[in-house]
Amino acid sequence: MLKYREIENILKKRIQNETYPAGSLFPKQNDLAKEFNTSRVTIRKALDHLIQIGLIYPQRGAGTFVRSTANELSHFETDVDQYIGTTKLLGDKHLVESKVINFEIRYPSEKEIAALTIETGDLIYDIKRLRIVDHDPYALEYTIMPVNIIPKIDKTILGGSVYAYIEEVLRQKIGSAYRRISAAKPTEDDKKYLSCKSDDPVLKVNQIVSLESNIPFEFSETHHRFDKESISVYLPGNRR
Amino acid sequence: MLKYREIENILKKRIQNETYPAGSLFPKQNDLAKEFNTSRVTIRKALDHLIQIGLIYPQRGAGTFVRSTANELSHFETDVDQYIGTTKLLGDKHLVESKVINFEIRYPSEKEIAALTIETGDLIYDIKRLRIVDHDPYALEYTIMPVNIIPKIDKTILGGSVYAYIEEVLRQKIGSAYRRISAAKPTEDDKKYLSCKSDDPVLKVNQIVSLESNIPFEFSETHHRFDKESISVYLPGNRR
DNA sequence: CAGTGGTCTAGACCACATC
DNA sequence: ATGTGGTCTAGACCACTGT
Repeated sequence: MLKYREIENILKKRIQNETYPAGSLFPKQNDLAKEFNTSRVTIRKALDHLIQIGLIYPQRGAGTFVRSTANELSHFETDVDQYIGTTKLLGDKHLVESKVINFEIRYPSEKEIAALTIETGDLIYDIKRLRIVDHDPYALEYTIMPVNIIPKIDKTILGGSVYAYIEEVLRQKIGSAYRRISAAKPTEDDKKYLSCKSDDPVLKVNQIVSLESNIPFEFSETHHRFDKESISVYLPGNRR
Repeated sequence: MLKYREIENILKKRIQNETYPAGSLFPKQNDLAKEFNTSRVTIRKALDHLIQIGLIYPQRGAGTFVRSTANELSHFETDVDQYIGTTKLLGDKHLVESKVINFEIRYPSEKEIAALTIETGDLIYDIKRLRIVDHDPYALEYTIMPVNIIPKIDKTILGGSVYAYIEEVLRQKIGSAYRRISAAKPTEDDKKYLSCKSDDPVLKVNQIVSLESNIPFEFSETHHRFDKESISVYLPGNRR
């Protein structure tokens, strides 16, 4: 375990524990350096991410403070896989199921070749899944993945978490993601599977997800019921 | 000007210039340190933000590379004020106008007191504006701001850019923002001002924006026509 | 003024990828 | 084996805030 990541996690727990209550003064960087027996540079690196996700904010000259909204924000993790994997995001407190509506292997279109930076002859999976949370339809996913990058996908894996398969079986780490969020009218599929009425909007998320090695592996579109999902984004101003 | 910020800007320009073409090997950290006559730590700090916005990606052992999508991404700046200010975001290439539909000063509700962390007796502006881009309705904004933090707002300012007023006249810098994005059915106002039909969804953005000094100054809800706006988010995986 | 966070240095060692 | 990026150190000085 990296030292700065370890310290970051300990400090995060202390904020959640209210060892450092919301709104209070956070320990000085020099004190933390002493406590963890490290240099101030390492402490600063540990604080970087806590600042970025808005749990604490530094005020030059004055000190560092715990944000008053720290407890509301602390659930909202910034690790990419938590944004991305439905199972991981909801699996603790809810029953997450997947119903595979369609699953085939085919050659990619021009658009798909460009999005996944693959070759014309490379096969892809074409998957349509309904995600079900606590027995209610939650989201409809259309996903394309290259066969040679994510081998041996089958209906059993699709019934659970593809992300868990990638991380635990293939031993690959999820890297970055690029998302585009919009609102749309419901499609026939949305009406059928998400029980949308004709005037119920859907929240549409198009994304390209890459492995840590920067190889794109997922090109997908997800439709969420408008009354079941919203997306939070924190835009930090103080980049350091 | 800060050294690392200066280097960051120079490197960014070189990527846009294609001095470092998309997909190519980016200079080594040690070479950059020599070129800019600084330490590697400072170079790393300059690279941090370029990595975060996805222009380059480091591969340990191999080197750092310019992302193949660098040119598509370079327009999409990550400074918070560019995410937030419609005028700044679109003003270069488009005609941005504002029609003030409602403007009053009143006492805040419980919810507004909590969101802006103000006192019961503090007055707020209550603003409803239609943003018009190239003569077409673009978005409907409901904004609350504390009078004592953003003084002397009037209809002239509201006809233009509030963010420009804050930065140029009040000499305050925009800090962080917290946004929640969702889809919704159109309201009566949406139908009236955005010309939405009954089954046209809207993209709804609720946000709290703070100054650099961490004082919240805007609590707003914006309705976008579903066919005119989508929101992009880049989720970097490699946080360092 | 003292104390805080912000920037910067000039090294060192490690993990990893390529050869 | 070499060279890359990733982590870490033990200092230093500056900018800013509070009193």
